[in-house]
Formats: sequence, structure tokens, C-alpha cells
Amino acid sequence: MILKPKGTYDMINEDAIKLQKINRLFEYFCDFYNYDFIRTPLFEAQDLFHRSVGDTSDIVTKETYDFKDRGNRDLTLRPEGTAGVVRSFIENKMYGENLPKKFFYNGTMYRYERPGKGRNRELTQLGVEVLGSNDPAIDAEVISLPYRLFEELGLKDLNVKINNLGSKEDRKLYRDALVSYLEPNIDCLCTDCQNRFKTNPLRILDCKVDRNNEILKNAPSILEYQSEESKKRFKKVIEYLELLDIDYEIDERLVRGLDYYDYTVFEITSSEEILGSANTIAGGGRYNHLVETLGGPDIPCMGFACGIERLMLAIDDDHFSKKRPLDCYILYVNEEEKMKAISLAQDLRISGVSCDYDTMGRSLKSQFKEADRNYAELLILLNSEDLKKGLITVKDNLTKVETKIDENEIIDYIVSNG
RNA sequence: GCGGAAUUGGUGAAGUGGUUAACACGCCGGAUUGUGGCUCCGGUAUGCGUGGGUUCGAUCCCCACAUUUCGCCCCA
Repeated sequence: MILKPKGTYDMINEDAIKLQKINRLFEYFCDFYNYDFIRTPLFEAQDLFHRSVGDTSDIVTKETYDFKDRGNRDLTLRPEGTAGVVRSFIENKMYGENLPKKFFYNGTMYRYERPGKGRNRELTQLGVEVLGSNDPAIDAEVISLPYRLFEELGLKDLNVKINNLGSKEDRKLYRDALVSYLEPNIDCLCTDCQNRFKTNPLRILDCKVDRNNEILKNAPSILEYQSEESKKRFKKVIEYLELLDIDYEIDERLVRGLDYYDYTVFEITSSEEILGSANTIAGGGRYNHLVETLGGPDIPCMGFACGIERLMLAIDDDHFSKKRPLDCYILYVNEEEKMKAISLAQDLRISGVSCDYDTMGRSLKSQFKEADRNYAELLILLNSEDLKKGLITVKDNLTKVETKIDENEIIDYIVSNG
């Protein structure tokens, strides 16, 4: 037997229904926020991710699916969605059009990592990117959209953590201060942190091992190393968030693992009880220099991404995994009735009525069961005797009331009762 | 990438070094020969993850691998 590749997932039954509902709700939200759908390739030039996500992040150093195609090109299955959208923005010269561009996307991402709860090699993300506006109102909007979405989905223990990484210059100042603070004590930190000290010292801040280490607790705060302008900007973001009634928590040690972020970064977490350590379901931030880094003009951007598999774990099954009901189910026994069932089904479907009938040679008794499994609201009982008189029996599956309808009026009857 | 645990049908699971591997759910058929959901009866043919090894004989013991899962790392 051929099995699915490690870390991949078949979305079937309740999961498939849940996935569809999430997608529909997300698109519905995006309409109201005025975001347009964008679809970019599943694979891109390898270089794109090295230059955007950053060479020190784990995602790029050891988690990408890299391959050469038959033309010997170096390609990578996308590990995240932002880089592709930015590439498309630049390549299609959208910076010359009306800004901002507000996009939403939805698709699979690929990261070669050890699978576990809320961690897959093929993961599905939905997200938005706003390109062209540096208004703090956009920061607040991009945080509020997923927040409202999650509220609507009934997620428990929602928590928004937000931080300000400041500008590149701010960050360089802080980085130097942090390095000189940590240097004398570096031996007291865990081995991972000692490595991070060389590659990406800011990441030491949200190390879980050293989380409660006194050295880190007393480390200088990034918020103190920022220009007045950065601070003012962050204050505005907070002010707008409060205006939107979003509960947030400032976490000055929130850093995030992708190199392209500056200014606002945020994460939304849900119940740790359900999700364990993988309880970050959405994250994002501002990336004001990525467009320039990738060869475009100086265009400020902001976005978020949400891991759908984690979101699905966090959603209560009861409300979102019910199969949609069928308008009617047609029951028959002999071939004459079956012919009628087939043509009637066709007519009903064309008239906008969902319906189905048995194709497994089931007994009448079993057809009733099948109708219930499909949550059929009306049962159409075909009977040769009645058909000769031009009559068809319709049974309401809730009240169990049967009505004999003239064959010629059956469509109208069902449409008007549906 | 590192450490732990697990793997028996469509599903949930019991079990044993030796004929036909329980039980339950589900599904199908019948009783009710064309009006179901209850009840009763019967059926349920790719079943002990894969490959080796020990043994007269392995689903059971040993080894390896795979997959799943928990924790670490990282991220969504």
C-alpha cells in the first residue's frame, strides 16, 4: 500500500467540512475589509526565500524543500506566503498602481521538519498582505482581521501579543546593547542561545529554556532603544487597537523568527490546553524593507499568516463539522421508478434543489437510512402504482407528513417548500 | 536534527509462542415479500505496520526500518 508522505495530511470528512467553512468565512471577512484574492506559485526561485526570510532562520537553513528542475534551475517549495506576494508585487510593477494593495491568500506551504501536533510538513496558511501603506491604522487592521475571524470561529483563550522591533537603525543599536550585556554571561545560557548569540542574538529573548533566567529578565528592553518616531508610531498602533476593542498584551521579548520584520510584530495564541506548545495560530508584522531588499522601490508593508491546521485543532467540532443537509432524497425500488428517479433528480438539481438517490442497489429500508445520513429534509417516494396515475409521494422527513403531488407540479412544489 | 511512547478489521478495542483472533460500534441482508430509525436473527473474503532473525511453529520474543504521537528545537 502506498502511504501519504510523512508530515502530510488528507483533509477528509469533518476536517474537510471544517476547512471549507474556515475558508468561506475568511473570504467573507476579506470582502468586508476590502482585500483582493491573490494566488502565487507554489514554488519559487530558491534565492527568493534566502533573501527574504533570512539566512539565519531555521526555516531557510534546514527546513526548505529545495530541488532542481529538469532545466537545472534551483527552486524551492514555498515555506511561507509573504515572499511570493512581494515578488509578484515587484515583478508586476504594482507599485505604480493605486496603493495600498490589499491582498489575501490561502494555500499550502512546505517545511521539512519533524511532524507533531500542530506541525506538518505540508501546512495550509491563510493570510493577508498590505503593500504600500505605513499607516499605523493598517497595523491595527491586520491584527484585528484575524482576531475577529477567530472570535467568530469561537476560539477560546485568544491572546494578542504585540511588540515593536523599531527601525533597522533602532534594532542595530539595541542589538549592540544586548550583545554587550550578554557577552560576559553568555556561558550561563543554554547551548542554543550560545549559537543564537552569534547568528541572531535577538532570538535569545524568546528562548523557552532561558525564559526565566535572571540574566534575560534583566536584559535591556528593545522598547528603550528606539527613536522618538518609532515610539510614537507604536503608541499610535496601540491607540488604534484600543479603538478597535482588541485585547492585547505588550511583550517586549516577542521577536519572531523571520528576518524581514521591523516595527510592529504580533502573535495570536489560543488555548494551550488544546494546542500544547503549538498554540500560536497566527503571527505577522510589518516588513517595511522587504520590497527594497528584493529589488523593488522603498514600499512599506504589513501582513499576517495563520496556520489552518492549528486553527482547526482549536475550533470546537460541534459547530463546524456538520455535513450540509440535502434538500431531498429520492427512494425507488424497481427499474421503472429508478428511471423516474434519475430524470427527476436532474430536473431538481437544475432547479436549484440539492438531491440524491441510491446507486448501491440498497433495499428500501436502507435507502431510508441513507437519506438520514445525508440529513435529507424531504423524501421523494416513487411508486409504480402512483406513477401510473401521475402522482408522486413527498414525505417531510421532520414531521413525517406525506403528501401526494401531481407529477407535473412536483418541481414547483419542492422548490416552493425548500 | 535529538529523546520517550505507540502500531491488531471500516471504527473502538480484548488477546495468545500452537486448529476457525473475543466483544462492541458501523455497514449489508432478513423477520416486516414496497414506508425506515426500536427489537430479534444472520452476514461482514487484501486483519495483527514493513523487512529480517530466533523457533518444529511468531500477531506474541529479538533487531532494523516506516508511520503516528509526546517533549526539545523552531514556527503557523
